[in-house]
Amino acid sequence: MEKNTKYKRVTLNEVAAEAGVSAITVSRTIRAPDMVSAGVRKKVQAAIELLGYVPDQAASALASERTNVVGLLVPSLTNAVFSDVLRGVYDVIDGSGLSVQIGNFRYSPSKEENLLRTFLRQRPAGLIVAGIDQTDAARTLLKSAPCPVVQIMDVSDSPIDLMIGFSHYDGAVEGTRHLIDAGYKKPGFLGARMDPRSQARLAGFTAEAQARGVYDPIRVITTTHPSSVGMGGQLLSDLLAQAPDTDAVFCNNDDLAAGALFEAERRRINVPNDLGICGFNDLEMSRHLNPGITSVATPRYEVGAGAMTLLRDAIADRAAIQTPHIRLGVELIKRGSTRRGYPRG
Amino acid sequence: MEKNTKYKRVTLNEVAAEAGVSAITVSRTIRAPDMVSAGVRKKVQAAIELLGYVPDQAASALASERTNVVGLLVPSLTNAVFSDVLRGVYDVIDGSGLSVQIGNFRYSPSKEENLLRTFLRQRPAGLIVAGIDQTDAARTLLKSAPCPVVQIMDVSDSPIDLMIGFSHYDGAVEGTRHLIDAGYKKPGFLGARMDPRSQARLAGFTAEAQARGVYDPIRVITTTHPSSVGMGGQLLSDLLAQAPDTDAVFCNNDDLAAGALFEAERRRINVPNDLGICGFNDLEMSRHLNPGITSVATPRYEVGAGAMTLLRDAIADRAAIQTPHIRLGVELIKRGSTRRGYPRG
DNA sequence: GACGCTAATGACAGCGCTGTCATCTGTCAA
DNA sequence: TTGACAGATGACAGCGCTGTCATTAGCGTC
Repeated sequence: MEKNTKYKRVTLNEVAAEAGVSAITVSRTIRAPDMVSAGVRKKVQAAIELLGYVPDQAASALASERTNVVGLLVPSLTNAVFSDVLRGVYDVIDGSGLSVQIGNFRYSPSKEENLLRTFLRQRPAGLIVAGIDQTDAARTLLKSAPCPVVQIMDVSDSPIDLMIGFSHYDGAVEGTRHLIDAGYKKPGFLGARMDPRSQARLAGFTAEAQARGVYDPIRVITTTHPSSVGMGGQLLSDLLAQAPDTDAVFCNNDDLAAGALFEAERRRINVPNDLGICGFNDLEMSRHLNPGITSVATPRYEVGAGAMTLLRDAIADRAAIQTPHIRLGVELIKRGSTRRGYPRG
Repeated sequence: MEKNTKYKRVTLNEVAAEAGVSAITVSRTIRAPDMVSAGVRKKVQAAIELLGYVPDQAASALASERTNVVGLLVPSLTNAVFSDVLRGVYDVIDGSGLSVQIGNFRYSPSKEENLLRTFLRQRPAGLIVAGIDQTDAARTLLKSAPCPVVQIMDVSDSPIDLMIGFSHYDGAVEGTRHLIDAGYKKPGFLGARMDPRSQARLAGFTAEAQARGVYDPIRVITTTHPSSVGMGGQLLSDLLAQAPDTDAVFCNNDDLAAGALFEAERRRINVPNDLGICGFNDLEMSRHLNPGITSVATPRYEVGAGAMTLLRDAIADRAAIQTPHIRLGVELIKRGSTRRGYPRG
């Protein structure tokens, strides 16, 4: 089990010699089996098997000027949101011959830029990037990228190339409207991380609350720390400390919402009667809590699957793409946490 | 913004011409700046900047026989467990010049094998694979891989190369022991997915319950469906339907445990007095529930960080690795869900 | 029976970089 | 002044594959 020692790679030429054909024929047998005769194909395949030939991707990429690697740039991997996106991506990519390389830029624009450069070094077949808020440098890199680029998870008027996402602003407006329509008079906002998409949700909350005359900045509690269940409890505590008469919270995401629910539970605050809670994303857990958490369901899986479909098609023929920019809808899922007058549980 | 059109790549030679030096000097300026004089370095860097030169990874890999890509094979990305591992991996890799490529084999051994082949094509600098239960073919591929290999998340007597993990069996034994020591007489087991590591946990539960004389197979409820909070509730329902006198559950993971807790809540079953619940993994959420869920904390971040450290060192010098096989401990975190006699909340 | 045609195969160059060795320059000690 | 030497730079080949031809064989047609 000697590792790291010089490893003799089996080359195309060796396979060719073994099979008694030329190297190019072996190459063709692998890439376009239809172009070689059945007899030769069989011989070559046997030789490949026998020698345990593994094609060299670097050489292939160098000679053909392309790879089958799709770069995927996301700000987080720890986040349930992006795992759903990934699931969609993987479902579509399966069997397409493409493979994904994930870059995790951890909400750092400079890291995003660096990762982008790293990806670009690798002649990617395509690129999927989260968000629409790339730095100018990153935008420039992407604009001149030698491959299709899909921006995901958000919508904008100035896409770099392809785009699929939904409006965080609209989702927040819808959730906030629901809280107000349900009779809550003093809604607050709990937000963590506050990346650009969180900011958009806050803007949506603010706009709707203002339009309905129930906006009060004292009820907006945000932190740049990451989201978590614990943080949800903390933020609710902070909010109640400075505005005890708050009767509802729109939470930036379901983790915060769950944390807020648990904190309310500990404080013996009745949800939904004394405190309404609305989350964002509609994670699996939310429907199973007591009460279930009302949440703005986002099409995360669809974004992932759609992005990969878009990319796959664009790699085949960019010009054939009919709808390069897709705006998906969000859906408010009403549950017990905002259903006033119903007993808890 | 023409995509997919022929893209003119800036080459080393063009940069060299611009800077008035030879190609190899440009190459050295990038890879080993110390070897070129300050004046030349400045000129070259300016030329790189001016032309927007991006090195070609494929050419570099072909010429140097190596890449800086580390392959990471995990069975799931949706799983909070693996996101913690990833966090550890990324923390160590940062600034090491290496980059990660993730393969998600979705608990499918055949997919794992295929991904492995895909990775191997790319001359990876190293490989991290989850689990110890590779197929024979995969094991063979890994054994002869031209790079260090780290198996993670489990321990075994026959490592392929490097290894870092913990014992799922021991963890389950500890959790089960705690339940019995806390006075529960009729403990059950809830398990979903039932991948090899889940099987090990079940084995630990079974062994300990048998040793203490409280084992009853009727209280073991498993499914091959994926784990989720909802599934936890479902499995508890199933368990109580066929063994209503069950007074505790050891759950395969914290999602199931949370689901069981919520289901108990709906059924007005008092946790911990009438039902003790112990989870596995100790996810962030568990400490914030009411009551908090007792759980076997697993060093997921440490596994990721440790694996990457091991790999980084092995890439530098495999022979210098002092402890190629690391067994980490797990820790039982006792919380309200098994603390009998304490009021709920 | 020579011609044109398609299918099958091969020869060759070169993708962009790096390993290796050669060359050149300037410095210092004898 | 000379030789030895280290530091800086360059020339060259070749990594393993694929694109682009060229070549050959096989076959039907008039």
